[in-house]
Amino acid sequence: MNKITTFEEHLDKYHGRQGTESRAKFDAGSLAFRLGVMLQEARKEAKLTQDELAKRTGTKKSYISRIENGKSDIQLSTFYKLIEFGLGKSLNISIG
Amino acid sequence: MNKITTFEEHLDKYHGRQGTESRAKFDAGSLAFRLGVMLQEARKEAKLTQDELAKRTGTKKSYISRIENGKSDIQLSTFYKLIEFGLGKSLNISIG
DNA sequence: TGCAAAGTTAACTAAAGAGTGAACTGCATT
DNA sequence: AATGCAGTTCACTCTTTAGTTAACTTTGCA
Repeated sequence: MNKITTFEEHLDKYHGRQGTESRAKFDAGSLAFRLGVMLQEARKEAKLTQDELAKRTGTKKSYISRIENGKSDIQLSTFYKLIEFGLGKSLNISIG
Repeated sequence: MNKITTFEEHLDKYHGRQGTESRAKFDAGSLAFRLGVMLQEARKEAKLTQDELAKRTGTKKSYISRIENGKSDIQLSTFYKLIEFGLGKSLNISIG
């Protein structure tokens, strides 16, 4: 179904980039937004509501909504918790 | 030189894991530590000192040290800034 | 050995995330 | 129309990161 799950694909989708030449200029707000979209896609793929994901990770649906809409920067541990504990998926991070 | 750069490799290196069966039990402290090691490896590969990385990203070497040693959880934007702006490398995040 | 560079730790402040409850919107379905 | 479900937004508190200074330790080398 051609689902978008990687950082690079999001860069292309939301900024129309090609290649890597101008990566450095993206700001934190844009970063939070892209990660939020990634989370939302993964949640929908897991067929969970925001409320279900919230309950699984010990938080509230209002907070999940905020993250998915990129309303705030988030801790790495928070993102990790939502993906791994909440969705049962794995968060892959690497430096290239 | 067999450098470790991915999350999964760190899980194996520091926790002796094989496969993915027990990923969920790792806590935030452990996560911060592993990310810190990844950052340090990437920084050394870029042949930069903590002080140089700090200056490039508008912070202090004391803060870089704290992150590399996993002393605190960090924002995704902070990690991104250090990797992309500071080291000129790319931070890859995906959900598997 | 002694010096300088590199790295660590503690203490502090300001800013922001994490967590929460409540009210609100939009959308189906009956 | 009315009910219920999913999601959003606001307001608020509490906790923590980000940023900084200064002092200390470790490392590498002349």
